[in-house]
Amino acid sequence: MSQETGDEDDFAAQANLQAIMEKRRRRRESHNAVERRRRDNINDRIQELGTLLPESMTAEEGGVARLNKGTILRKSVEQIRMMQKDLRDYQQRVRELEETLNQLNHQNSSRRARNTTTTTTRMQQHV
Amino acid sequence: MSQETGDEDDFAAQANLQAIMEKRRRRRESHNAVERRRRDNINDRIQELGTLLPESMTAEEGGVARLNKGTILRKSVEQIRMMQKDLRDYQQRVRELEETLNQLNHQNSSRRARNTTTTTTRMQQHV
DNA sequence: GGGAGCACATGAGCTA
DNA sequence: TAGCTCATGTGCTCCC
Repeated sequence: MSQETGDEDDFAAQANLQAIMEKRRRRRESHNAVERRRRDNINDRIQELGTLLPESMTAEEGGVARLNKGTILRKSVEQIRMMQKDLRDYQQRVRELEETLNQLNHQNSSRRARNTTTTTTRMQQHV
Repeated sequence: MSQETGDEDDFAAQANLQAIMEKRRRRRESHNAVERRRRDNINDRIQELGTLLPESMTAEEGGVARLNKGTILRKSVEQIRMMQKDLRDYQQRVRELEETLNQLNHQNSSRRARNTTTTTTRMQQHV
């Protein structure tokens, strides 16, 4: 083997290696960027959840509430559970009131025009 | 300087290095464990939020809903906003119904005993 | 000095 | 193969 051939091989191998490394670097950086966008999205959502928390939850006794990711998520779970219960209670209360109203209207229907709506409330149920 | 002194210094330096490395390794592993616990906690909360989503949100048209962290958090924000609106609507509806009932009771109060409660509903407001 | 929270880069795994 | 999500380890920064 001549020395020249060896050098050529070396050059070729070197160039090949450089190309591979370049490609790898490109892919790595692209991957990093995508991953960062994903992280930012998740963090933004968590932060948004934090802004949706009621005062009663964000206010900690003594001073400023420490709103790290864990507590934001924990309180959000708690809040959703409470709101679900509140919605059920309201729904029940509305049912009772409508029932009473219907009975009253029925009693008065003999000689008096209906003066209130008797429609049954049907609201969204985002529970 | 004697050779013995040099060796002793080497040994001492070596031992010192080992101790430092050991300490560093310990701290690193401890930190890793703590960090893993923190991550697990956050992930568990997100997963819990996922289970609290209503069917209408988890069911995607066409097939299985892809519930990755981002979508869980996005839908949770959406859900909380909807529930807050629903709660306001219910509150308003209850107010209206109670108002109507009070008026009716007043009209009939001349010769008829009150047959319904006139108490005003005051429910929790976890918004 | 040590614990807690966070952002980051990176490799592994899944799906079109 | 390319793109996306995820878990992990690690360094940095506060705060005790």
